[in-house]
Amino acid sequence: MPELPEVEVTRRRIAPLLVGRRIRRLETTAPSYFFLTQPARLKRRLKGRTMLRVERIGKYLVAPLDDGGRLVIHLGMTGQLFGAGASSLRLLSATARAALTPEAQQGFRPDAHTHLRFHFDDDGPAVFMRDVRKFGKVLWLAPGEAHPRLERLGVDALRVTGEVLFRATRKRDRAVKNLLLDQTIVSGIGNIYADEALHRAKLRPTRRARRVTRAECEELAAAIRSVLERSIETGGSSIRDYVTPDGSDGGFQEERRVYARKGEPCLTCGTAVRCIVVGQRSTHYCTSCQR
DNA sequence: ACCGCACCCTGAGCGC
DNA sequence: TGCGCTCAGGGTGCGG
Repeated sequence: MPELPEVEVTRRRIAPLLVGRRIRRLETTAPSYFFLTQPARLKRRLKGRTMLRVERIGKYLVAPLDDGGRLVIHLGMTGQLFGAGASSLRLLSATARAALTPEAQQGFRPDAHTHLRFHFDDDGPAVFMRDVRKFGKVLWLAPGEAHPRLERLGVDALRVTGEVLFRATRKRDRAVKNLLLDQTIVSGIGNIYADEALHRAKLRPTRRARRVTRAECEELAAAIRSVLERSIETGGSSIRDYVTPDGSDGGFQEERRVYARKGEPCLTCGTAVRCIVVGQRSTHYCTSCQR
């Protein structure tokens, strides 16, 4: 679901609701693989703590705590982080909403998929984390504790350079799109922005990495940075489940050029956008513009 | 090093 | 209406 822009927009909008507020109590759902730190331990570690800031590392949100520990959250495919004031209109599925009375649709009522519920000493709005598919993750790190998932991440996609891509692509036989999705090389790019960046850089997703020239690496890096920055400006892509922390939609889906536009005309040349499978992911590109 | 696959889940959309 | 199927912004771990 969320890639770098969606995680970054979430970070910016949820930070004011989290930072500096002492956590009185954390409620969770039952233990599941969603919890890399078990619920009971998580509750103990967070009770009475205050988040100092909310940072983003790749697609992870990391909040340093006032005791030196860190709370780490990954949104997975369907993760949503939002304040209690958010409208349930977009947070819940259409079927779930249909079961609600009009009054109940106004504010969000935690449901079975609401895995984290932060309550604060100030009695202000609670903060919820909801994840229907539970592909997201939450964990607590002790002061100074490292975590392999974070340690392995490559350069942040907002700061990727042609040089980084050039070095990573040499002698690699894999499709350039697969390389972009590899978080250990560049972190933050997912299926939407890989396709969008490759279209803007006029590169075919299946091109072997080592066949990408130096100049093309520069163009690709620039395309990655600009498409991500533009998406952040517009609030991210709300194509399926993503909503911002206030429950509203992002706007970047209106600016997509290829992703989920199979059969529709390329906005550059009019050729029908083609959809193939690369690395087990649906992949959209223009057979004419992208070589 | 890299590919394909199974797996972790739930829900929407579609054809029949 | 309902069933069965496919698909989905994520990532890990395995065998080959």
